[in-house]
Amino acid sequence: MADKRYRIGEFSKLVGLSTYTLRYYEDQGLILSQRDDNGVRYYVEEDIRWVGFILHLKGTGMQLNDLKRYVKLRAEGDTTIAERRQLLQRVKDNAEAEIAEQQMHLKVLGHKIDWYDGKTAHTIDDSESFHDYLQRFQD
Amino acid sequence: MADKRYRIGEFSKLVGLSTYTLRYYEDQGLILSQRDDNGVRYYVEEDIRWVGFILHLKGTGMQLNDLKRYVKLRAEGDTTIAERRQLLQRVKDNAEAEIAEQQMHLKVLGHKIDWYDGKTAHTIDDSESFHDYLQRFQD
DNA sequence: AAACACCTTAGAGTGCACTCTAAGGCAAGC
DNA sequence: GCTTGCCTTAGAGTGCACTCTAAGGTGTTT
Repeated sequence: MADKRYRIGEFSKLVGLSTYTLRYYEDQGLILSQRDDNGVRYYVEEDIRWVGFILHLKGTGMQLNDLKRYVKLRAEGDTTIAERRQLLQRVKDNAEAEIAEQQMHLKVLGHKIDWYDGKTAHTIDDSESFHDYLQRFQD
Repeated sequence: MADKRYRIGEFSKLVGLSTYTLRYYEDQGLILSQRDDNGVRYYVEEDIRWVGFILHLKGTGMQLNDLKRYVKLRAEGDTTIAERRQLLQRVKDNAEAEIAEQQMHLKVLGHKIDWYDGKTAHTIDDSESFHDYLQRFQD
């Protein structure tokens, strides 16, 4: 159970990445795989967690380049922990800034939808443009 | 003042899009421009607001295709308001879902950073893996 | 014996949204 | 009269992250 081996096809379904992508990531140094006596790749439980973690990082918007750098640092051992932390912090700050921006844009989009609703329900004067309407929400 | 004309170079700086992109957007039907007697493009105040609005939509992750469709509907007049509202609502829901997902990923990233800090400060046991550590936060 | 899942290297293709070049030309300002 | 800023069409190039094909191979299963 602890040493169940997954070949690439099975693993692919497990982690939700195509076999192409798995080989590509391995090529890029993001993933390691072991090989059986015939040279066929296999993965173990720990690899599922590792890919899962990578996907969390990717999901924050971290790019392959940074991911590669992170993995390289990791391979260099404990001396690079500070640098890794810093890299992740930068990624986190970036992601948070992007989200904040998106939310700002979403706010306007929300107002536009409300404006449509107001026009449809005639609770907003016909003569009021969206631009004028928006002014109401400038803090 | 109300009818100040901006040629593409000036307008470009004003809205933060390259002249290439402005012509591209016009090509794609997202922006309109007027022409002077020599056939030279010019924009007015209202165009600044329009581009601003487009950029808000883009900023939520709305793709050019949807943007084109939106603009096309707009050109068709008031009868398409319901459809436009629906399109924007879909874009909004999408964006919100994406943000929620990103925030979920960010949470893990945050835990990882905390884990590094714990390791560095020795407030997390040397033997505790990140995976084990993460379990603490499963709700 | 054929089908299936895997292996390799190398390179081409995809989708998106630009971004830029080429190669021609016009009009205004110094 | 030359530079600068603009115009056109058409098409090539960029960056990112895959995604797939080609063309060869091995080993297991039916």
